Amino acid sequence: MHGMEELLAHRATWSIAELAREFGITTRAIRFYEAEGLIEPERQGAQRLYHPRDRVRLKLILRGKRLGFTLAEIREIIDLYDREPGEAGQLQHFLDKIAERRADLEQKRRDIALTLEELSDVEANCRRRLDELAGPQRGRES
Amino acid sequence: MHGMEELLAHRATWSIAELAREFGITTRAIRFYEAEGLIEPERQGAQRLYHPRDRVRLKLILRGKRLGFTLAEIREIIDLYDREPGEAGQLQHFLDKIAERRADLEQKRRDIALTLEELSDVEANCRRRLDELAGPQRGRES
DNA sequence: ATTGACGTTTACGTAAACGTCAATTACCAT
DNA sequence: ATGGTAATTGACGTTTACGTAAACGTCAAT
Repeated sequence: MHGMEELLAHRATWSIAELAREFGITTRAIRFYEAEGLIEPERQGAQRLYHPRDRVRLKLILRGKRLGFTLAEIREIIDLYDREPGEAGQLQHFLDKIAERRADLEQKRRDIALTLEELSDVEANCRRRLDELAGPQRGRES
Repeated sequence: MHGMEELLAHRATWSIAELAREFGITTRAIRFYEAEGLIEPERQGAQRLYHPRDRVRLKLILRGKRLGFTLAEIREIIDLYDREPGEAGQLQHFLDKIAERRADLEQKRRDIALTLEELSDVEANCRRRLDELAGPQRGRES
C-alpha cells in the first residue's frame, strides 16, 4: 500500500530514474534519445523533469524499436504525430510521408503473416513427431 | 525475348552477382551472411554456386531483416525451419522456441495495428486542414 | 561532516551489419 | 597471349544505439 503512485500515470512529472524503471531501459538510453532530439524534458537546474508528453514519446520510441525502425525513422514518425501548422505544399508532402510509413507497415504485416504461417507448419510437424515418439506403445491411435 | 530466364526461378543455380541483382543487395552482404552461417553455397573451385535452397534462405533473411530481427535471430528462425531429427526433449525445447517467436511476432502485429491507427488519425487531420485551406472560397461545403 | 542516493557531463568503448578498398585470381573472348 | 569482366579474400572504415567509466554536483539523513 505504498509506492503505487510511482507506477501509475496520474502524476504530472517523473524523474529519469522513474521512467527508466517503468520502461525497463537505462537512463543512458533516455538521455541518448534526448540527444537525438526525440524528447525534450523540462529542466529544473541541472535535473531533467519528464512530463506526460515525454512519457508518451518514450512509448512511441519503444514501439518503433520493436518494429525495427531506426531512431531516425522513429523521429520522423513522431514528427508526423505532433505537428500543428501546415501550408498546402507541406501538407501534401506530409501525406506522402504518411503513405510511405503505411506502405512500410503493411509490408511488415505481410511478412509477419507469412512467418506466422510457416511457424505453424513447423510446429505441426514438430507435434506430429512428438506424437510418433510417444504413441507407438499401442500400435496407433485411430 | 532474352534474359528472361535470369529473373525466373526455373534455373537450378545462380552466381553471386545474379542473386545480388535479384534481391537488390550487394555481393558483400551475401558473403557476409555466409560467414555468419546463414547460407552455405556450393563451391566450384573458388566460385560460389547458389542453389534454390540458398535463394529461399536469402528471402527468409531479407524478410527477417524487414521485421527488425538481428541476423542471430534470423539464424534461429531459419534453423527452426529445416531441422529434421528430434528427440523428445529437443522437440519440446523446439516448441518453446517457436512459441517465443510467435509471441514476438504477435507483439509486432499489435504495434503495427496501433501505429496504423494513429497514422490514420494524423492523415484525417491532415486532409481536414487541406480542405480548410482549399474550401473557404465559398463559405463552406455541406 | 559524512555518507548515500540520485543526478549531471564528457569521453571513450563496443557489437552488429555491412561498405569500401586492395590485391589477387579465374574465366572468357578476341 | 591479352584484355576485360567477375569473383575471391583480407583488412580496415562506418553507422547506429547505446554501455561503461570517470569525475563531479545536490540534497536529505545520520
